Amino acid sequence: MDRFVSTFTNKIDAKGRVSIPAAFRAVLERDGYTQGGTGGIYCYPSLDAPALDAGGERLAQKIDGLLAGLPDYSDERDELSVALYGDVQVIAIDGDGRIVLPDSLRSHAGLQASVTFVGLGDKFQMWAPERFEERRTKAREKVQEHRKLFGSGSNTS
Amino acid sequence: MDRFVSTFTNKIDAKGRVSIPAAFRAVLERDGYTQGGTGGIYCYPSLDAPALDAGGERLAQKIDGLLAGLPDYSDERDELSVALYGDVQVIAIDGDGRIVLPDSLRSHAGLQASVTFVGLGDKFQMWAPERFEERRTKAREKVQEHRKLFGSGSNTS
DNA sequence: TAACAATCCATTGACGCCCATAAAAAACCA
DNA sequence: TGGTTTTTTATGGGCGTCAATGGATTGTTA
Repeated sequence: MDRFVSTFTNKIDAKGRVSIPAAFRAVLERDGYTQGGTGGIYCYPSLDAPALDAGGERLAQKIDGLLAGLPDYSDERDELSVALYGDVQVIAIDGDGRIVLPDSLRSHAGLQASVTFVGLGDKFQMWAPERFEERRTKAREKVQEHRKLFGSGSNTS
Repeated sequence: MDRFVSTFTNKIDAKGRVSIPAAFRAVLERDGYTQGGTGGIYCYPSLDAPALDAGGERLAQKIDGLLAGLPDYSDERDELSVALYGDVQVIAIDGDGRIVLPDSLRSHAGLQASVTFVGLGDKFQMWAPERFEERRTKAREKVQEHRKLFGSGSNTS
């Protein structure tokens, strides 16, 4: 499996460290991340939520892909570059699979004592558990709207 | 046979484990699940009942299929991703065909001592036996009502 | 040298994995 | 058909491994 799935909640310790769920680390390594290498995970504030988006090489390449279509030095590309790359941080993973989130990112997501990791396929999000619970409630309502797509199309063909 | 059918009730042991009915495991394997592989079953709270929905690859692909049509990094995709993935847990099956349900899922379905597995074609549900019995009773009553409507007037007793 | 950051080490609890037993189902045979 | 053997399931428990977490130690920089 090479996608981020499931949700996990881990604690932030006194030094601001938090373990990345082992399942997610496995995905990152399959994606090209090498422990102890110079790289790290790409992390930035979610555009539309009080959370953080993060991922590995595949995520970075997808962002690059969006820019690739635009001509160099166009205004559009510059703007999009800033929007996409501007707030991105590369965060190293220590030998025990933990990261330390910069204050700027922590405050955007309101992270205090613990972090809920939410797998979203080719990236994952980090939420304050309480806020994620709120969002989850809203999300359920959203799914209800799309429910017909779930329930009716259950053909085995 | 490649669909989930029938109902079975199994016990939750002291370690929180519960056996998946053999008939359901057979369906999962036919669906692509490989014992000992990295995968597992996909499980999330039922939208309209105090129960859990679960299934294999086919169910997962259905979810992915909904997202495939949306452009990357659009707001719409992000929202729907959270809605669809947010509650989903991937649960591993051990060598003996058992799973361990996380507390969050157990509490949603009110699972305590045992679990009733209900086949629903391309997915199955997990119920607390008492609650499922309630629902089944209500279903019977509904059928009775319909009968009255149909056969009104022909009361022979 | 104080403050901070990065690395290393230790504990504990959860989870995966293995085996044993018992009950049920299926297959087999008289 | 009835009874017996064999296989499959469900369930309980033991044990080793690994992940998560906390703390200590070393290194770095102002």
